[in-house]
Amino acid sequence: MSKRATELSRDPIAEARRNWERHGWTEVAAPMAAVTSVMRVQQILLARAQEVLKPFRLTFARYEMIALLSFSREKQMLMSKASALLQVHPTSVTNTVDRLEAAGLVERRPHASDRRAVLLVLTDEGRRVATEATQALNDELFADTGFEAADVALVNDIFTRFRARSGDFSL
Amino acid sequence: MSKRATELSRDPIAEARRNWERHGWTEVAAPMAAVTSVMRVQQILLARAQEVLKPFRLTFARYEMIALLSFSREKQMLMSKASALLQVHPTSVTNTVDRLEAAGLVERRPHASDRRAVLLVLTDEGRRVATEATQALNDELFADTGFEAADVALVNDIFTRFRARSGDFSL
DNA sequence: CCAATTTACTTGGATATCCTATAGTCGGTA
DNA sequence: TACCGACTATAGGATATCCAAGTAAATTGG
Repeated sequence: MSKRATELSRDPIAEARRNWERHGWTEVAAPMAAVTSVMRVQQILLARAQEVLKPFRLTFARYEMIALLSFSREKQMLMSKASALLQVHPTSVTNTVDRLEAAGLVERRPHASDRRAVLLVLTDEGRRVATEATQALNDELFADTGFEAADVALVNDIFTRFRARSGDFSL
Repeated sequence: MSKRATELSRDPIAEARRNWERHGWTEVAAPMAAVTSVMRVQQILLARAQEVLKPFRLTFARYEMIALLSFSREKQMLMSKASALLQVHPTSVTNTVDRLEAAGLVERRPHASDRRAVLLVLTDEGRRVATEATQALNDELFADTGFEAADVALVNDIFTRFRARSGDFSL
């Protein structure tokens, strides 16, 4: 997807870690490496997801939005709730919905009793694209992420505890 | 840092995973959750890093650039090499350097023998800011990431193998 | 030795994210 | 009831990232 295909001769994160240790920051060298590798792995996974979604003219942000709607019980949701569930800023939701609406995948509808609120509803086309894009992600990314099975379980466990501790949700 | 402070009553990633399982995608439910949690943990860590760097008028991207320069042996580097080491697109480096140059932290210098190339050099101010910002990140983020010590080791191990398998570097 | 290719960087355009500020609405309280 | 604070969404502005295309220079091949 990107021009960053250059394979390096050595692991730049391992080198950074050695730099930290060389400066005497031995205590924080490992956490520094962990944080940096989370950043890099996210970058790799995001690029792969975007690649899979490209034929559907979806970005990952847009996919997340229509997937959220397609899995919701009533197939509709307040923008404020979508913002909370996707954990993104309200203005980002506005932006994403603008584009999904322009693409004909989502509709904005007024809320029955609260004139401030906006209901998001998937169009038929939106529903179809959400289903197909999810299938593509399952087949082309999630079926073979590059993590070993045991590692998937560890990542889920470690990151769930981390997110809980960061205040993402109450246990 | 952001307005996403809303604590949810339930873990949205766990809910997504249940949705996947409910649809019969049991094989890919766990990897899907793992990929999604990498995205979310990166978002949390990036926000915390940006918060620490805010007093230095640095974004994380700019910090990474001046940190890279400050740890390099000759305190200077080709833009192309910085792009490869930071694993970002050359145009992103151009953008980052424009801003660092405007802030007086970095200088562009012509390469002695290759007139296409641009050498990046830290200014004295850039060197000072890099040192202080690194100290702040060590004290305020890396010293207490929110990962338990054993988890840090696991994350480093799992993600190093993942990155190697993704072609990030040769072992 | 010159043409074709590759490399290094920049420019312009798109998308996503955040923040600040604002308009309109809802609700509790004096 | 009238007001004021809180909530919902949007507009405008900043930053970061990517891609496509362009410029200039170095390298390679015939």
